[in-house]
Amino acid sequence: MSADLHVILGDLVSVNHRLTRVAARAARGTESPALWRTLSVLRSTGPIRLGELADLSRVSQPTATKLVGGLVARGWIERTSDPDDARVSLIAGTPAGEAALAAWRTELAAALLPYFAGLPAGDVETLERAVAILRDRVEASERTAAPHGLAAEPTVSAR
Amino acid sequence: MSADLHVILGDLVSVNHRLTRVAARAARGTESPALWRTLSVLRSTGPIRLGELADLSRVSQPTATKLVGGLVARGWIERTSDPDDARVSLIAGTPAGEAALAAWRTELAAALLPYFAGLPAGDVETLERAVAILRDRVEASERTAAPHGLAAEPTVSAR
DNA sequence: CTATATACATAGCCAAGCTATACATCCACA
DNA sequence: TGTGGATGTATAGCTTGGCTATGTATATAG
Repeated sequence: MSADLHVILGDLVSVNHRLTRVAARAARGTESPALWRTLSVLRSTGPIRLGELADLSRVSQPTATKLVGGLVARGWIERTSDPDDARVSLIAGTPAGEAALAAWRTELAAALLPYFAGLPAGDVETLERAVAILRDRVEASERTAAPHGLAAEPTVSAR
Repeated sequence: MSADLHVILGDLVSVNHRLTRVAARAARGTESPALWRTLSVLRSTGPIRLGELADLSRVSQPTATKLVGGLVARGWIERTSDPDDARVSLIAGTPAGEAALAAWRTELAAALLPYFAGLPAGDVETLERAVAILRDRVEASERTAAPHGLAAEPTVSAR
C-alpha cells in the first residue's frame, strides 16, 4: 500500500538533502554543485541565452550571471553575442566543459559506489526508474517555467 | 536491462541538484535546507553532542556550531550541558522544532505536488521505494560515519 | 524621435560551507 | 598532585551560491 504522495515528496526532499551532503563529502575537493548543474542544463539544451539559462536552472538572472562568469573563467562554456540582438549573450558549452562534467560524474559515482555496494539488482533498477521519473518531472517543470516563449522548443531528451 | 550503477548514481546526483532548485523556488520564503536537515537528523537520533551531530549531518564541526546557533535562536532545539563532561553540549530538539519541521515538510510537499500531479500509481510506488532505499543507504553510511576528524571512508562490506 | 520594454550587469546583502586555530576541560601518568 | 597531551566546542576569516534592487545598453512602439 502506497503512502500519500505528500509524505513521499517530503521524504524525497529530506533524503535528497542528506544524500547531497554524503556526495559532497565523498567527492572531496571536486566541489561546485551549482556549476555542474548549470553545465548539465546547458548540455541538455544546447546554446541558449543567459536569461533562459537562469529560468531553466531555476535561479535568478544575477545568479546565472555569476555562475556563467565562473564557467567562462574555467573555459567550460563560451559566450557569443547574438548578431540579431546586441543585448543578449548566447551561452554554449565547450568540449572542455563536457569533459569536465563527465569527469565529475565519474568521480562522484566512484566515490558514492561504496555506499551502494551490494545493492540488490531489483533495487538498482528501482533507483534507475526513479531517476528517470524525477528527471522527467523536473524537465517538464522547466518547459512550463520559461517565461521566454522562444524556449518552447521541445527540450531534447537530456539523457 | 539495467544501466551501470555508476551512471545511475551520476544521474541521481544530477537530478537531485535540479530537484533541489525546483523545491527551493516552489517553497518560496520558507528556506533554510541546512536547518531542516539538521533538525531532521536530531529528530531521528534524540539528544546528542554537537560533534556527533556534525558527523551525522556530514558537515564540519564549525558548521554544526553555526547551525545549532541558528536553531537555538529560533527555539527549535535546546542545548544542555553534560553533567559528566563540561566540554560537551548536548543538543536536543524541542516540540516547537518538531512542529516547525512538520510544517515545512507539509508546505514543501504541497508546493511540489503540482509537479507530480497525475503521476501513475506505479511511478508513485517506485518513488516511494527509491526513497526508502536511499534513506537506508544514507543512514547506513551515517552509522559507519567517521568517528571524528578525517574524511568518512565508508567501511565497505562488499567491495 | 522619444518612451517604454527587455536583456544583462553590478552592487550589496546573507546563509552555509570550509580550514586553521584558540580555548576549555578531561585524563593518564609520574 | 600536578602537568602534558587528547578531546570537544568556539572563533576567525574566507569562498561560493543564493537573493533583491538597481543601473546600463539596446530594441521596439507610437
